[in-house]
Amino acid sequence: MKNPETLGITGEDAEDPGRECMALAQVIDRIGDKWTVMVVGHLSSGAMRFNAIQRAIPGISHRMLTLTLRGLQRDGLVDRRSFGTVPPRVEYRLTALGQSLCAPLTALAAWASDHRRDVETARHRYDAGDS
Amino acid sequence: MKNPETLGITGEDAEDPGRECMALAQVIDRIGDKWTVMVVGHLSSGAMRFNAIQRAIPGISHRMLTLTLRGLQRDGLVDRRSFGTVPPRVEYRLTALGQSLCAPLTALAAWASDHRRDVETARHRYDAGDS
DNA sequence: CAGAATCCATCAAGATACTG
DNA sequence: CAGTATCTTGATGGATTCTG
Repeated sequence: MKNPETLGITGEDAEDPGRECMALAQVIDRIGDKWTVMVVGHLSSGAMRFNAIQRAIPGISHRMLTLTLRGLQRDGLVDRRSFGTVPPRVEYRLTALGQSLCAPLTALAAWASDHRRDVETARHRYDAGDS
Repeated sequence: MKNPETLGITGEDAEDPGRECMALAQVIDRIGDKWTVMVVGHLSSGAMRFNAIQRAIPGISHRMLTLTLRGLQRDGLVDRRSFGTVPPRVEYRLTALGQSLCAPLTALAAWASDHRRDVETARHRYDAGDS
């Protein structure tokens, strides 16, 4: 007798709430880190070169950008296009699959900006020791 | 001249794509781990006791469940209700804020199940060395 | 049952330097 | 410019033990 507002996360019968959770957990494990979502976010407005991305994302190290892009590329979310020039020129862009991920991510970003305050105040109250 | 499909992640003018990305990155940093999303997912169908949650989530350690719940509680997403009985009985449930997070998470879960195959095949192709 | 505390292995990520 | 390789450290998470 779950209330209708409990969200469809539990699937059709709510007999196995873990089902959808597992699927979600899998995605989160791959795209659920700071750098990955930031890279996807920036690429959502068009193709970018390696150093352009790095400049756009404050604090990301050379190495982490490489690894993040590699992971996204592996999962088919990002397409790497290398022009055979010298000095090298490599562009990264979202694939169709990558673009399709932007919609849910945008929803999450919207939630973030809508509730940022709520979370902050909750945290302050918690930290204030108000059990 | 971004194409309209590039998603609103960039905000109104696309002048600062990093803006929304930062917000998203912040949320991801807090809820973007396996255990957190699984706990939220399970609590979305109602209140649960500590051990019930642990049983529901295969592989989570006692310790990690504690930490995860503590974090969610701190952020105001989960409400901890302790009955003063002995042996102790503690129930966790989503707050209104926590419930509001379920919608975007569900969207992500939907994307996950829709594109799980695509990601897997992309990965196999990548691992096959097909540059 | 719920949870705090300690210990410990592992891994992720930064810094740095080198290559094509 | 784009990418690789190596090193080192600090955080993370698991196992275990103890308490109210």
